[in-house]
Amino acid sequence: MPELPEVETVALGLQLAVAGRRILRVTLGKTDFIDDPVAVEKELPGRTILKVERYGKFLLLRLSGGEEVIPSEGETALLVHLGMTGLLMPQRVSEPQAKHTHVAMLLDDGRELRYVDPRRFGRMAYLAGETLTRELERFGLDPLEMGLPAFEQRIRERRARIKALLLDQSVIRGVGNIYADESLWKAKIHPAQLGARLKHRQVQKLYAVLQEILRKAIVLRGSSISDFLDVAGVPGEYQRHHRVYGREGKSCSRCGTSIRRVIVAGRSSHYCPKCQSAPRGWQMRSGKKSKAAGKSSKKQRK
DNA sequence: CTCGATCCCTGGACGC
DNA sequence: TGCGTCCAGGGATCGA
Repeated sequence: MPELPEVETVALGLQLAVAGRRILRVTLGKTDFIDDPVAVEKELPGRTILKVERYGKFLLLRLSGGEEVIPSEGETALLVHLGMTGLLMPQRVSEPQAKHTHVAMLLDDGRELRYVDPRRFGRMAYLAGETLTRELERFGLDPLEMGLPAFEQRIRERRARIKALLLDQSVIRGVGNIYADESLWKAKIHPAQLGARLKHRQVQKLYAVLQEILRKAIVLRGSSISDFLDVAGVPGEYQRHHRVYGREGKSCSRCGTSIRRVIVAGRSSHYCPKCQSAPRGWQMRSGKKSKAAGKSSKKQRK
């Protein structure tokens, strides 16, 4: 699942592989994940990919002006979110297209930049000028660029659970389920703790381990659980270092206690019940939920 | 404001 | 082997 480290890996790879290349033609498959498919098809050809950046969990392909120079269009970019199963990779045109290839951008060196996404949980949009600026303003700060004071302020100014805050892209941009769980385990904070209730020391610790974990994951080119591959088709290696994510029932590497998985803020959350003590009232709530409520609600769904 | 529920989508796991 | 069913999960959206 592409989160900050995975997207950073792809952005770096694309920067090396396709920056400076001109897009000659765009071929679309299924388009329900594209904001405005016609704009993507018509606006991209003729533009050069100037730079590839990561913006939260988005890839930002900065583009040059088109053939007809429109002074008012301002900065232009292709925004790509990989969703759960999105892959973006340059391949030779002669290479057969993978199943679920929905966008193929023919480049001026004979390769194609292909977007493959079986589940189409991703998003793609061609944006220019004010529209682009407004889109980027919706997101919070980058966890690797923000300082501790900004982090602490954002964690405290809302009353949500820390897990929800870490996942909320308007609070911090780029953190997803894997790195939220891993960071909370390392900082010994229960995912259901209210952000505003954390002690200064805990926030400080969380800030430090979040950066540490994200940086290490970037070095290892991200986590590949089932689908993620970099631009060369190589999986990441950080999944080997996961301490809680996907380790339900296995033992905590710090204390040996069995790792648990519960739903917090609507997301499955992995944690060590001994190292990460639950806030008051949480035990009862989660107990009730996982039994009666969980079953009946599932049955009603058709 | 925060929460849960629902939907989007497909492949893989599982039960029979 | 081949069905059917459940589930994963980021994000948008809606109602409580």
